[in-house]
Amino acid sequence: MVDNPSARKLVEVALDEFAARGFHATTTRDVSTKSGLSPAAMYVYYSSKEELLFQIALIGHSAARDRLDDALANVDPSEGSATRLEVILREFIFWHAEHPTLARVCEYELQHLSAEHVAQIEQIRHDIQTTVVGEVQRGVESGEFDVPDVRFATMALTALAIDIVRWYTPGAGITPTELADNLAVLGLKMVAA
Amino acid sequence: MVDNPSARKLVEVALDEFAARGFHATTTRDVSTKSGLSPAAMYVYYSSKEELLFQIALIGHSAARDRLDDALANVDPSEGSATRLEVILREFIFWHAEHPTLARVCEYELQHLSAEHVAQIEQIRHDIQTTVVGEVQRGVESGEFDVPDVRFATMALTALAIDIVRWYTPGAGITPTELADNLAVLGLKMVAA
DNA sequence: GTCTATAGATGGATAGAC
DNA sequence: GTCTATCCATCTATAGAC
Repeated sequence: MVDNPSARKLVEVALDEFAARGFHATTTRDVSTKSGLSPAAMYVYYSSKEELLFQIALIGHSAARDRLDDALANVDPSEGSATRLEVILREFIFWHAEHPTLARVCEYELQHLSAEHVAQIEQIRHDIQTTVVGEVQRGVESGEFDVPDVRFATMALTALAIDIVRWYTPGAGITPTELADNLAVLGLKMVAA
Repeated sequence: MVDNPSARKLVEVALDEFAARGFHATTTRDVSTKSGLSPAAMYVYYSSKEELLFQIALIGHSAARDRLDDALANVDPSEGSATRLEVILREFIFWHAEHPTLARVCEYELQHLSAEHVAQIEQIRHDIQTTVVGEVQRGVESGEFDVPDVRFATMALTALAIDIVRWYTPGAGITPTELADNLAVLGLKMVAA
């Protein structure tokens, strides 16, 4: 992910701070100090605070996209849409619950990126959405699903996962796996024929 | 809501700014200037920026709670749980879509409140949650609904509404009414027996 | 109740030594 | 590559005149 130890530590600390306090409420001094470095050291690895946020957003979105793609690649293509969508939902929900700070920054702090950086992140988000939309569409065509609008249903499905990051922490009395299993079932009922 | 014209204008401007940029990225100078006042005038009506946020959170949460209660009071108690829950869901979703800036601040900016103010807001949120949980519970008891866990299902239902504020603006190609109607249907399918 | 002026503190980023 | 020192802008909040 990030090979240099200092650069990596800075990202890890910034991730925790951004998730806990928000981008604007986090100071570069705090990130550097909590990383065991001087306030100036951050600028050796990242040109600005915004660049640090961008790297985090890039790491998070790439990881989420790759996990979805990998999960789908490991499902027998002859499986029905319900199975394939369940795999996607579980993976998507699980990712948000397993990496709550990273997911939180990815879902809530993008407004603080520059226009150029936002565009790059939006491209990855578009890819992810296309993947989910494709599976819902397939299920509608096969008759397994019944929804009035595929994109609208996809929005509702992803909302189930995304809203997790507003409140979930690993010590919330339910494991990421349980959360993913139970929520995926509800999501499937939502689109079922 | 707020009777004094200047106090009201300050709240309105602050609401827009907090929703667009976040609490910490919004400056009191900006709020005052955009309200047609000097930077100092804000402190005549609000003791701090945090107090301004608290008043907004109070207005929003009280309004949401009252709308839910009113809507339920106008439903024939002999109606089935599906109808009653549909009314709640539509109202809750509609409120988030109709007041996207207010809802956004209420859902995403509470972390910037003082511990004391958070506690007051959490009380109202608790009341709202109790209302929704109650209707889901009734539907489970009557056999109209079938969910493994009432609180978990309630979390999923409210997530559908809350995640709207992350992306929705009135010019997004769908009206609040349409959004509420279509999303409430999906929510009902999620808990249906 | 609104203003101008400013205190007092903090934060992003840079300069230059080692 | 990391440091100390610091510039300079910005921000919350207050003082005191009108």
